[in-house]
Amino acid sequence: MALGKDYTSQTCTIARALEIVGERWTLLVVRDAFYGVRRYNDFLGHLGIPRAVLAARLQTLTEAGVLERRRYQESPPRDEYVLTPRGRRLWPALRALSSWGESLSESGPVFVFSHAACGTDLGEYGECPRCAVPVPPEDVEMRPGPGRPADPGNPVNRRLAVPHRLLEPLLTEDRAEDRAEDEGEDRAEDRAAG
Amino acid sequence: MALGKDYTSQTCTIARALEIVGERWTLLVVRDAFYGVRRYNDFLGHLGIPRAVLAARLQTLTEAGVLERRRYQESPPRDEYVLTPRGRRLWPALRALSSWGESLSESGPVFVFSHAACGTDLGEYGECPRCAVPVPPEDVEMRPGPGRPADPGNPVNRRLAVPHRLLEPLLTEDRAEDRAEDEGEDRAEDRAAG
DNA sequence: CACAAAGGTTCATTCACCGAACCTGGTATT
DNA sequence: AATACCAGGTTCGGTGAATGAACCTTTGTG
Repeated sequence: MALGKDYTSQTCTIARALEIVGERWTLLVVRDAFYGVRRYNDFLGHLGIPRAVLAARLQTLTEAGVLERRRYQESPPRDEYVLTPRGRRLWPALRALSSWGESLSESGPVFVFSHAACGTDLGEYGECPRCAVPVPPEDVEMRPGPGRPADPGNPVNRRLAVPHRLLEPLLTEDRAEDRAEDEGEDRAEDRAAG
Repeated sequence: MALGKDYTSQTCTIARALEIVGERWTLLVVRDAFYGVRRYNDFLGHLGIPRAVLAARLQTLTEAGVLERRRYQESPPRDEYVLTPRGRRLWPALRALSSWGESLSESGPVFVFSHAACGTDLGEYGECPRCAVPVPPEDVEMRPGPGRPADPGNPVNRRLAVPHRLLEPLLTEDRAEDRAEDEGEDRAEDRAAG
């Protein structure tokens, strides 16, 4: 942790974890990565983080083996940041923090997460209550919840509002609008059918 | 979060959680509270945190309803800080972070947590693998693990090395030494008998 | 009365965060 | 050929939090 001094006097594994993900913004960057955000400008637009801080966090997380920098087009050369297996193992921690944050407010969850295989909403620990198994992030479906603000605020939020799997890359802007309509209708039918 | 600006642009529940527990040192203070640390000087001695920062964190956590300030003697007036129900609900998040930190190192866990009712070591999510139930912190027993440093370093660490339940107040210094010997023998017998 | 212990507060310094401006390499437009 | 544009950064001055040392207050003890 580059904030002042590090936690060297701490031997505990929580301190070791916080050395990597304990800095300001870092866990929000990782959260966005789970949500499917991969590109510098999308992180920037969604988080409202200073550019220099974002660059520093992405580098730190990459060096720590949480994110991997990957070329997705050659000309012009462009890289994206995706979660490594080590990074994906942070999902339970994020899920637990999210549950706790949810318990603080009355407006309900901003996003709802469900087990893609059976459609059941996840429990507090990221487990599927029906299947009684911990659900890996690849099998988690996210969709907007009741606590979602009326105004998406920024384009990335609008793209996130399209139901999708965790880790699945965010749709491009135009496709997102298409799918937002489609999925809205699908959902309405699902509800009617159930 | 008082570090610079807050995460107001973030509507997500993770951001809401981090507004409270996302500052430097805060989660380590909460962790210590789970371990049984309650007093200013014990936090100070265990964390190596600057006094002013500790005072600020304790106040913030108290105002946020995570800790409760409680008078434990009248003359001289002395207060201790204990986790509220809201604070205790942070256990899954800490457990998940701890598991992740553990997965980063080869030396093994610094502390091992087990389900007091059956003695089984907790799973990654803080659940009991044998009983297949999430274990509330009151029912978690902690003891030193293989990753524990040879030198306790400070008196509080020595007291933490005595196996005990989470949330159970730390023993006073002299009693800790007594129990450390007792428990050491008990453990040796347990091992031999098992 | 001197001294210690618990639980702080005050203070100067350092350092990370902030936001705005600027830079770089490549593509698209006129 | 010149210009604009885009993604993805770096640079920079100003601000505010973290740091560690010193100091303070209240009470109890030798």
